[in-house]
Amino acid sequence: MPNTIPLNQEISLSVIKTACSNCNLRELCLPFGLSLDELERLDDMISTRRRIKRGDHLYRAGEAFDSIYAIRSGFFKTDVLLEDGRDQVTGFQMAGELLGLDGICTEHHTCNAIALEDSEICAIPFNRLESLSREIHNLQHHFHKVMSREIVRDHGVMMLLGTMRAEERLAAFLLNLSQRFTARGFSHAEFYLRMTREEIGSYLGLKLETVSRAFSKFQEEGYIAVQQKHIRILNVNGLKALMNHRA
Amino acid sequence: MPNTIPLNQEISLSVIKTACSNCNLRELCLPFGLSLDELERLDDMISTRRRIKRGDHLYRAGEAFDSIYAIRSGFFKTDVLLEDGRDQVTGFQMAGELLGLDGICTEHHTCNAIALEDSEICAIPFNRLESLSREIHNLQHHFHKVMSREIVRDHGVMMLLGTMRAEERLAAFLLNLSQRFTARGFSHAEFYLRMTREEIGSYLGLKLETVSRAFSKFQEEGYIAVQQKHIRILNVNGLKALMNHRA
DNA sequence: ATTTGCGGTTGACATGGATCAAGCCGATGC
DNA sequence: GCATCGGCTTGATCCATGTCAACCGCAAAT
Repeated sequence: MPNTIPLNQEISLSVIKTACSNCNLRELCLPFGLSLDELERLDDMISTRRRIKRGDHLYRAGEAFDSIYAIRSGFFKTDVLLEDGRDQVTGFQMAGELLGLDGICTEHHTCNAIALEDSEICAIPFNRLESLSREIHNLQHHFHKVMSREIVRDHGVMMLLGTMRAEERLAAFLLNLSQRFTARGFSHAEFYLRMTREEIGSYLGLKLETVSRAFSKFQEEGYIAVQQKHIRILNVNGLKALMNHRA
Repeated sequence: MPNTIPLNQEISLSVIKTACSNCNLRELCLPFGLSLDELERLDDMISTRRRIKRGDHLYRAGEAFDSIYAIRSGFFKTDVLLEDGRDQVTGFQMAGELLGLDGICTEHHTCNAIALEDSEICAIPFNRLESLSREIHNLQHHFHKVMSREIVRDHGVMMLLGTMRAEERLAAFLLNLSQRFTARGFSHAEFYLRMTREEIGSYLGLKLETVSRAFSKFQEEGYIAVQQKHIRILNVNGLKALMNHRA
C-alpha cells in the first residue's frame, strides 16, 4: 500500500503521483530507455490510471480490446477457460509488467486478468501507442522487445510443462518469482505468495495436493521454509540443482 | 541460389518468382492488408531469399539475431535445449508463418529452427522492418497482430500441456494441423506429417510410444486412417468431441 | 466464544503414461 | 536379392501424479 511515491506539496499531487516520469518502475516497464522528453509524451498518452480491487477483473476473455495495461502496483493472474470448464492460469504478473498483449491479434481479449491483491494499473490506449511508437524509435523497439520477451517466457513455460516433473516445476517457479522480486528491489529470499496452491497448480499443470506435497518436501530437505503463503528460500543452489537434476 | 536479385535481363523472371507481390501466401504472411505500393516497398527490403535443406538449421539458439524469417515454402520445427540435455519442440511452422520473433528481446535467438523438409525462406532484416513499419501503418499493425497471435498460440499450447490428457492433446494437434493446411488451400482431411512421432511427442509433452498408441486408438475408433506419416481424417467431429470430453 | 468456511496438509489408493523390450516395415545401400 | 537402419508399433510392467478423503488452522461472521 505505500507503493506510490509520497506527496510533496499539495500541488501537482495527482500528476506527480501517477506520471511515468516519477514511477520507480519506469526502468522495468514500457518507458525503459526513453529520454525525459519522450517520457513526457508517453505520460500524456496514459490518461487513465485505475485501481483494481483484489478479486476483480481487469478484463475478461471476449471483451473488446483497446488498451494494454501496465501494472503500477499489485499482482495479477491471467487465465483461460475452455468450454468444458477446464481452465488454466497462463501467467502471474507483477508491478512493471504489461497485461493485454494477447488482445491485439483479434481485437478481443483472449484471457481473463484478475487482481490477486489490490492493484493499480495504467491503461495505454493501443492505437495511440502505435502512433507514438511510429515517432519514438526507442519506444517502438522496446515494445517489440517486450512482446518478444513474452513469447520467450511462454516457451519457458512450455518447456516446464512438457519436460519437467512436479518438483522441478515448483523449483523453477519459486526461482522465477524470487528473481522477479529481486528485480523490483524486494528480498530474493523471502516473500509472500499472492496466489493459492490451486492457482500455482493450475499454472504448473499440477493438482494442488501435488503442489502442497512438493512444498513440504522442499521444507524437509531444508531448501525452503514455508508457512502457508510465506516463503523463505534457504538454499537457492539446492533448488537450482533440483531443476537440472534429470538427464 | 536464386536468392539475390538478378542483374538485368533474365531478371524479372526470378524477381517475379520471389517477390511478395507475386507470392500466393501474401494474405497469410506479413504483407497482409498492404496496398500494391506498400507491397513494393516491403519487397525492396527483403533482399535475401534462401533455400534450407531438410535437416538444416535456419538459425541456432545463441546466434545473434538480426532478421526474422517468413517461410515461403516448406516446413520447420523450433526447439529449445536445456543444459541437462532435455529439449522440447516449441512449435511447427508452415508456409506463410514467421520464424525468429523470439530473438528480438535479447538480440539473440533463443531456440533452434530446423527445416523438416526442403524449404525456402525470406529473410527480413529486423531494423529495416522497424523503420518501414514506422512509415507504413498497416505493416506496423499487422506485425503487432502477428506477434500477439504467437502469444495466444503459446497460451493454447500451455492449456494443452497443462490440462489435457494424451489423446486430447493429439486430437487437438491434428485438428490444428488440418485447419492450417486448409487455410493454405490443401485438403483438410488428408495430409502427410512432416515430423516424427518423437517430435510430435516432444511438442505435446508425451513419449513417442504414447503418441503411437494414441494414433492406433484413433484408427480403431474410426476417427482417422494412419499409415506412417500419411493421415486421413475420417471423423472430424469425433476428434472434436474427444477434445472436449472432460469436465 | 462459537460456528463456518476456505485454504492447506497429509494419507491411502488408483491410474495414465513412462519405461523397457521385442519385433515390424519400408527405404537405402551393397 | 539381402542386410541394415531408422522410424514405428505393440506388449508388459512400473511409477509419478491424480483422486478421494480426513483433518487442521486461521479468519470472518454471528
